[in-house]
Amino acid sequence: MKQVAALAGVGAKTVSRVINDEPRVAPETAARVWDAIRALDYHVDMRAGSLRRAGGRTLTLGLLVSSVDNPFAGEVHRGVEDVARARGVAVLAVSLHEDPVREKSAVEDFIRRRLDGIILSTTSTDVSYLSTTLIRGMPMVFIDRRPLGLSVDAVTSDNREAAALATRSLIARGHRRIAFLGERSTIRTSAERHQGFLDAFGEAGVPTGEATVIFGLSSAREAQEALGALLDSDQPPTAVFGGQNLITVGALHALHSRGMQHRIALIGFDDLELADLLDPGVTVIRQDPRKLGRVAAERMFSRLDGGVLAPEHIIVPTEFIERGSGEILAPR
Amino acid sequence: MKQVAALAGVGAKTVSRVINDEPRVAPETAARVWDAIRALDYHVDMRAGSLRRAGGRTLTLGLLVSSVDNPFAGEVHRGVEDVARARGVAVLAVSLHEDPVREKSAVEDFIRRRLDGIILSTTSTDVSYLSTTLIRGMPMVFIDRRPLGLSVDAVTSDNREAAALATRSLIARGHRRIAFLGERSTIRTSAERHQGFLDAFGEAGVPTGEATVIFGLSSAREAQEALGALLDSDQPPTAVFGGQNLITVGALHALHSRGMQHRIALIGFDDLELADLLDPGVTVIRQDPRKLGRVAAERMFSRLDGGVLAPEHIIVPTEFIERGSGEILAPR
DNA sequence: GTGAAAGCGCTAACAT
DNA sequence: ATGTTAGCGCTTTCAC
Repeated sequence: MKQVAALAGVGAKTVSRVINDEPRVAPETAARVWDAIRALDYHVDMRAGSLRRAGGRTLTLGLLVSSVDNPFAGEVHRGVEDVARARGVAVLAVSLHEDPVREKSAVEDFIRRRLDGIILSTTSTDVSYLSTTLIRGMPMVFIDRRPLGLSVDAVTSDNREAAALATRSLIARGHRRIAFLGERSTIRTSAERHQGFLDAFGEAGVPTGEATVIFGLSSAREAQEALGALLDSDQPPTAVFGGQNLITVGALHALHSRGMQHRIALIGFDDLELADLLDPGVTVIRQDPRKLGRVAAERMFSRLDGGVLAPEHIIVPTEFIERGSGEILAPR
Repeated sequence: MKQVAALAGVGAKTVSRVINDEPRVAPETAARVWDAIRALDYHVDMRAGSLRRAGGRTLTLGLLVSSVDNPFAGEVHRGVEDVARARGVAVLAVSLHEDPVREKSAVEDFIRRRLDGIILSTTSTDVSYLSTTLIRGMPMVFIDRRPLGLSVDAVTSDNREAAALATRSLIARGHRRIAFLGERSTIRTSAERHQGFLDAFGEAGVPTGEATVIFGLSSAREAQEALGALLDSDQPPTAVFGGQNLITVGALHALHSRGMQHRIALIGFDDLELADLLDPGVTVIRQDPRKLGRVAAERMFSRLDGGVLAPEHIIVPTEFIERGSGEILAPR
């Protein structure tokens, strides 16, 4: 910057004014400065700017997701990015792989980088460690999973109701031996979907005794093996509820590899690419992850724009898409 | 930091030493400093550190991909992240949506942020604007697509050979009216795969007159419509080559919606989730995007570690997976 | 309309 | 083993 100033024959402050197009610069001075900038191929150093500037914005948002290669997370990321990009803000995404230790260290890294805010899908049961972060003034918006015991902004799907709706439809088709396949039960969405699953039994006055609930599945392969064992048992389920995208993929593999996809009902949480082309088509509860991301980012910017807002829980509706696999009747 | 120093009764530099655990600090002094750090919930400001420190590393890598919600890009991102994370480096991913203007402005943003290096899948035909970036000393590794006219590191698949192999297998099964569906022909991978497609005809001594080549498809929907029009024409193709993951998805929809999936052969570039569960299974050329990301990141760190390396083109092999759709014979 | 001085929070270089 | 001074590249403040 000093070089640019020297070449243009002005002071450093004038270069700064030109770059940030502040008013009160003579047009011809500005032109000379631009010439020098081009001649020297100069680009401001944002680190220095954000260090000195009041407010100290880094124009960067942190995003914590399960994994950047999970399609659900990819869509969320896209939604956040679309909104952030329009404001010249970049997104630093980090994969947690459902590890609370990584979560904590990622948040600390974000603090050291002085990011403007954090959008996170927490994997921890106890997020109390975040309260100090909040106090430090770093805005946070939770996405997909609402934390327990912290009054904060959250943008989620209507997990419990959607799971209840799907389960109700299975029960109405005569299913009782329904297998619920979920992630760790400490993951909020997993617990809520399970709760919805139970709700449907309760409403219908059907005992849950014949249902099987499996938690702790963290990959398609694990889900495939878990369901495979059930299917090969004496009392295989007549219907399956896939608690999340990867789990449903695993369940599909277990069913298809046994040729059971037309006999055993399946409903999955999250839509899947090509789900409509399988035979039978896969019935799903479709979330709108991109919208979750967009809404969370918008909320974040409302806060950053200085709104003093009470914490809010925003719910993005899901869609129940019947394609065939969920409409298979229980054998009588 | 000053507050921490005051509370611990030491100078600022000592706090700095403790944080960066430099040697020559008395254990008990360090303990006092740590106590103060915890008491004040202090976290260093990386911006200031990287501004002052020799070398000025920001511990951040830039990643330019087609779109963060594309599964291929997600896998690449994951590969880069895995390697970067092990070194405490974060990844700033930006979606280009195949727009050269965005590419240029994203690179400029990366320069302003003083990122340590850029891993990019370029969408531009002319990357000469990057030569000044290189001169500024920002290391770059190209991934997936090798740029023309710039001698740089690149990590790609063996696009041409893989496409030739697949096309050869279609020709051997009697197909002549093969439809090649690709992205814009200015995208390097698209051009290379097309070249491989032509190579196979050449080797076999088969004229390409009956083949149809369509470029410029940029979404599954566009691919579906383009193939749909071909299928509904007088001379529909007997086989289809899907030039990329989204295109293959669109092609599958076009075929299945017409019930033609068992009559018309299909081979896709890129594997798809659930491709093995469709009927027929989808034959694909599987790239290893995560490995592309890992290798590119490793190359990047070799440069950052000070290696003075000649630009290299690293090729990650693909795998031809026959699942049924590609083995359909041409009608005689 | 422009520039000089001070300082953002940290670390390099040199004390001691 | 620790502290002091200077300065990274910018923007704020204030003077002209």
